[in-house]
Amino acid sequence: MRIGELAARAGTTTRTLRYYESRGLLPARRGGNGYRTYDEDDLKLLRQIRTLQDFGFDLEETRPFVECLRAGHPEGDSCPASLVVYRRKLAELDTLIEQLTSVRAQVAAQLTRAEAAVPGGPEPKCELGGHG
Amino acid sequence: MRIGELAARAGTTTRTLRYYESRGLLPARRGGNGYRTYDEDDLKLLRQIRTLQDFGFDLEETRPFVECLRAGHPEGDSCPASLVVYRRKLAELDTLIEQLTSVRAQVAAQLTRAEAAVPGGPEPKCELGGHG
DNA sequence: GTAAGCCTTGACGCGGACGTCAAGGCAAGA
DNA sequence: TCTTGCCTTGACGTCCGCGTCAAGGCTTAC
Repeated sequence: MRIGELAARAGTTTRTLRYYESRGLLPARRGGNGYRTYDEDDLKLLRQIRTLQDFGFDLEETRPFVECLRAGHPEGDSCPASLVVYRRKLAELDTLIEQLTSVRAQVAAQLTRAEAAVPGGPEPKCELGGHG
Repeated sequence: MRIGELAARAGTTTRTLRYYESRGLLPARRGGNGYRTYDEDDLKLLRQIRTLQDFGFDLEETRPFVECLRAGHPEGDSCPASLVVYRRKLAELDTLIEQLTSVRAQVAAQLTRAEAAVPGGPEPKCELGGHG
């Protein structure tokens, strides 16, 4: 299959596939006319990349998974190198979520504090004495 | 005070201050020699910007806070427009944290599944039959 | 033969918040 | 006077994953 079809079947664009090739992540064979040619295995590799990208993995981080599949393993994460990436990503996510949660709490505190001093801010929610 | 001193006192760089000025966020008066001149109020504005930046606010999102201070209010969040930004940011943070938590769970599940099939991966933690 | 629709490479654009370099002006100390 | 260290503007570089032309070639349908 050619680049347009592969892109369509993976729900991405030809530009993206050329970009992956430029990064050495998804090289393509060439037909006699210079057109890129792909097969079903390439589709599988591409889907692996896309899934990880959707999870927020950097492109480089998908490489072990791709190489794992290309080595003949049934899944991209059937290799130790892929598991290392998983674990690192989990740690990164934990750190990030922790930071964001901390920031959220601080912003919420600031908001609460500020609302108590701004006209039209507080808007008592369920106390007596108001119909509008 | 001049740009270098202000930058140092706020823990940032002169480049950053010039950038803020180029965005109209922190304009500076000029001395007879063309040098930028700042006062203590500018330091307060700058600290407000930096605090919000550290929270992950976009530069544009700090503008209401800066204008609030410049309007003479005691705090950058003493104005309704600032509270609107706070609330929007809280919503963004909630969405983001939720997404990241979801991704974390999915990655953790993949890791668990994959570990059960890779040599050297599982490493039973507390079951019988292993001292090394 | 020609228009449509695919493909090719090359190269610039984007967003955000600056970093970094270049070329030069101004002020103060030895 | 010369050096040092601050300051000025201008402009390109960074990171990342592409989007978006531009100019042209191949193939197929009519």
